[in-house]
Amino acid sequence: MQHSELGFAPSRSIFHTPTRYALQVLVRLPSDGTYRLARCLAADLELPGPYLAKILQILSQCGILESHRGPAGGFRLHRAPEDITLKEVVVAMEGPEPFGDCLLGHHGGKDGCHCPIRPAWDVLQNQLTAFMAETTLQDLKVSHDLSSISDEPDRPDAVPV
Amino acid sequence: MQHSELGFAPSRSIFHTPTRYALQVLVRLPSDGTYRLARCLAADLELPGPYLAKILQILSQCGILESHRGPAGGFRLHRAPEDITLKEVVVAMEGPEPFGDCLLGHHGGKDGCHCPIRPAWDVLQNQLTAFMAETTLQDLKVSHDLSSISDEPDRPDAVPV
DNA sequence: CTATATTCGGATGACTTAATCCTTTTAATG
DNA sequence: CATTAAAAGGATTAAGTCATCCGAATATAG
Repeated sequence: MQHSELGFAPSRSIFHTPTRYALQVLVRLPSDGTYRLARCLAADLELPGPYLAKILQILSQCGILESHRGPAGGFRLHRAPEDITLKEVVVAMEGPEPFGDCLLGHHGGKDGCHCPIRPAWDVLQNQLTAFMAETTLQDLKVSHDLSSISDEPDRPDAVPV
Repeated sequence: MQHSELGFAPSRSIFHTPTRYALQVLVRLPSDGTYRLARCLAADLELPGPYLAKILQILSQCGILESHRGPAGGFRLHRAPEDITLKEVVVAMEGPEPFGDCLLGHHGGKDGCHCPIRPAWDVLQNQLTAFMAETTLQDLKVSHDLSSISDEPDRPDAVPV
């Protein structure tokens, strides 16, 4: 099975970049109640700093994270990891229809689309959604015993001479 | 479940635009052996003409379509609709890993990624792939008795006055 | 109350994907 | 053989997503 390029790079995930970043952070965020700096989170996971900051803001507005300004501020989980589902995170980042309403891109809502792939796609979509709804951050953490990100308060970017 | 915007519009499908356009055309292309003009295909489905032309070229190079130049030329299916699978089309347009190798975007191939969602995602991914591999263009046509695109040779864009 | 450290929010820039335009090549027809 | 009609292919533009920058707001500490 050959494939021909049209101009876009191979997609790394069915989710958009902000969603992937969000999940990467949430899965490794410790649940000990301490606030973590956006800057340090980004550094530890090697993600673009200012961009991740914006994503953390969104997660705060959606009630998934809790933010605190000023010195000793930062971000932490707003609820226990077992109370935050994968689905909730994805919906927060991608919107209410994370997989689009139609595989072929037809619009017109649930009813308006007469596309032939629709019935089969709905089945698969429901399986995806169900999986995401029953999987929590805690599940993800435990399943592979993820190491939480480091505890160091801050490294002042060690400017040499 | 609230969701916050970050700058991108709600995705209409998990596939890229060219893939959706390709499927839309293929599903409605008649299998009577006649060549159809890129221009007319685009007009009938209300898709951007020159862009669709490029996509048709790719499908030709992959052996899904057959093209013929000059007058009375155009595009037609290279094989019977029951011999062209959904998977083949998607792979042709999206590359060998249509869903990305990892939900969180980790790279490192099948083994290098220790992401906690991996096992469950692999299961779902296999279901998606299996569905696409066993679904042919013919299945899609029959399931909803799609009307093939019109037979008119060409309309010269009827410039009034 | 001042200084400092952080999130917040808007404006801007860079890069990727979508789409167009124009020239060349190929084939059919008179 | 000239004309015409179509796909093929490259260069260019437009739109969308990703990412950065900077000023404002807010909270802590001295």
